Amino acid sequence: MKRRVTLKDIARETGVHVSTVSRALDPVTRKAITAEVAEKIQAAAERLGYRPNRIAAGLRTNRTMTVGVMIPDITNVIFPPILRGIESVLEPLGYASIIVNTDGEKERESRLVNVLRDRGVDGIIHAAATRDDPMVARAAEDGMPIVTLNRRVEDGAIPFVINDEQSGICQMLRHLMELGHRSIAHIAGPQDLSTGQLRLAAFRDAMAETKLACDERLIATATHFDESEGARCVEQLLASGLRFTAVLCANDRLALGAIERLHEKGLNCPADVSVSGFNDMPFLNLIRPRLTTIHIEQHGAGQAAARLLVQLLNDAETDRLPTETVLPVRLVVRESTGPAPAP
Amino acid sequence: MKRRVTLKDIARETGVHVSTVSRALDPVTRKAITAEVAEKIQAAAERLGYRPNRIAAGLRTNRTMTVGVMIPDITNVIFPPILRGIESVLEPLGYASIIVNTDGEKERESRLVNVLRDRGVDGIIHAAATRDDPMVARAAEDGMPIVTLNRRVEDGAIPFVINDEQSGICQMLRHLMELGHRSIAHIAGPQDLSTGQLRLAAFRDAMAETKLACDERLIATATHFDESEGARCVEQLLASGLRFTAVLCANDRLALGAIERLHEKGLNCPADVSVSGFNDMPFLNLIRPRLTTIHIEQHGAGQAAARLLVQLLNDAETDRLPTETVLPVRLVVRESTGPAPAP
DNA sequence: TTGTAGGCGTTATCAG
DNA sequence: CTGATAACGCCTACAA
Repeated sequence: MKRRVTLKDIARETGVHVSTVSRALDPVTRKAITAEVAEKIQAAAERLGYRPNRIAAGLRTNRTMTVGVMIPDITNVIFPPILRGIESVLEPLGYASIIVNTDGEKERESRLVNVLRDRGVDGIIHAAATRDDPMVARAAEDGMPIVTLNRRVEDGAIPFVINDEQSGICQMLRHLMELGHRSIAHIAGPQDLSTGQLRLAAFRDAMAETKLACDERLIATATHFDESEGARCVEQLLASGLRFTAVLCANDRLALGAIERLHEKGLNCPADVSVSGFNDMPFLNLIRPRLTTIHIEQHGAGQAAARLLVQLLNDAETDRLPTETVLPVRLVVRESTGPAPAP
Repeated sequence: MKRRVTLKDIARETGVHVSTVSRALDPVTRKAITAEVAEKIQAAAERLGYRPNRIAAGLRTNRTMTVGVMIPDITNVIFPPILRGIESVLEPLGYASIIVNTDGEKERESRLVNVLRDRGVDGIIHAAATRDDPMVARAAEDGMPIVTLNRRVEDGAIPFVINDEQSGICQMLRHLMELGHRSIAHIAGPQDLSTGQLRLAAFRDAMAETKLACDERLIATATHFDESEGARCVEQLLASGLRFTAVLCANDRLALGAIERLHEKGLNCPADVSVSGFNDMPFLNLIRPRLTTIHIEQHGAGQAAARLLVQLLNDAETDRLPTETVLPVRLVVRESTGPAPAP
């Protein structure tokens, strides 16, 4: 293992003191150094192949230029674009990120928060927050800059970036009604996640506004945002014996699972039942029937969260910062929704 | 920002010297300490909420317990499972990983290698290696432990983990022949990537063995492993005017693109043309027609690479280590391949 | 403008 | 078994 070139090496090489070298190599302190000397030092640094040791600098300055990113599960296709969004703003600024998967397990989540703290991350982007998490709240209280993404934790004033769930649900409901649907079921997401909760609340509100009776029995609540729960919930709705011509699902995976199960039961989508999703995850255009859904800015959400965190990291006065950012959403009509069948 | 508890705080609290505290808290050096004292120290550590500062430790020991993971693009669904595989072995061992996306750009790749070196990663898992990369080779020469995954770099003795490309291509070709296909085209991957190259070579070899004439004009080479190149290549094959009843593609995305374009041209898959992929990426079972492909152990490959790297990190004698690991693959027959149509 | 010195939190090496 | 001391590489008052 070849030894790394350090400031000391350059100092020896150029005959000046380490501190001078340090200054010459830092663009902001360089101006306090004779141009000539500075150039000589830079040349030597280049020649020797000097690379600053961020670990040492981090120990000294208490800034590692590293941020932690917590997500439920990287194999969930919704997250990679978000990560690229985060990276796109953080990387140019010299930050690296440590990504951890919580698998939606609270215990794991708490443990990982500590892992990140131990590693001295400058801040955390938390895209896997449950509505209440003591460790996260504690970390925030201890002064760790934290931003949540897609989710929000209830107590505490942790800034967050979310999508306009309300508007999304509204747009979708309007779309279904324009197609003539009047009996509309909802497959709600897990209620311990803010998205699940917000979308359900939005559904109830929107239904109320339409003056359609919102039959509570036409709401099935999933325990996870996945296909099997979508299947289970639609089956539960079917079992209720109540008639419905459309199912508005709290996310795409629930919708996919629902469509599959409907198909197994001999019900065609969208001819017999229209089904809609939420998120517009990648690959949806390859899957038949192509799912009507609400598009959210995945990459943009990552960027927004990262920018917010960077502000938190730099500004001493964390007071006057947008504590909540709501990103716009957009209805994407594809093939899984169609005219309501005649009664 | 609440100040962190350090060894010094515990020392003050318990009235012993920092070095004693350090020893008492390290499971391996603890045995050299009076049980009584050790317990007192541990209790104090617990009470004060001590968390070791890995940065400081890293500076001292030259081990950051961090590894770099380089991939082309996290939004490519093939990579998340690999990352989970890596994490599954690294995390329990106390390692964290810094993931970077090269986007297949050589310049970016080189830069990122340096980013990782600057951060003092203990080693690198490189799943985005081009067949030759000077920076990677140089890092390896400088003593940075590196393992490549899915790809291999040509010169240098960098250990690698790959899939059994040869066997996969063979199995697929046999499958197609059993279905009666005799005119089989190949959409090859980029030749600057080892997978592209190995799979093309395997195709040629396998064709030679079957004693079927391997018409070079029935081989189209993609510049990228993506859908649009699959579409372009199949169109090129069509344009040649040569008859073919099956297209063996170097990966799933090329196959998906090819099927789509065939469909646009009025050719049905598999009725008119059979198409096969390679990789068995996630979601394939949701996409119609369900693609026949070669399954590779994505999660397992990540694990294998991580284990290999850990060995490199621990064993002084890096000599007697498996320099190449070849993972088994498996034919998965679904719907995109069928009997050859009558001539 | 440049050098000096001290310290960030740990761990390794000596003594005692 | 425990304490003292130095060092890892860098940054930053403060002094010159």
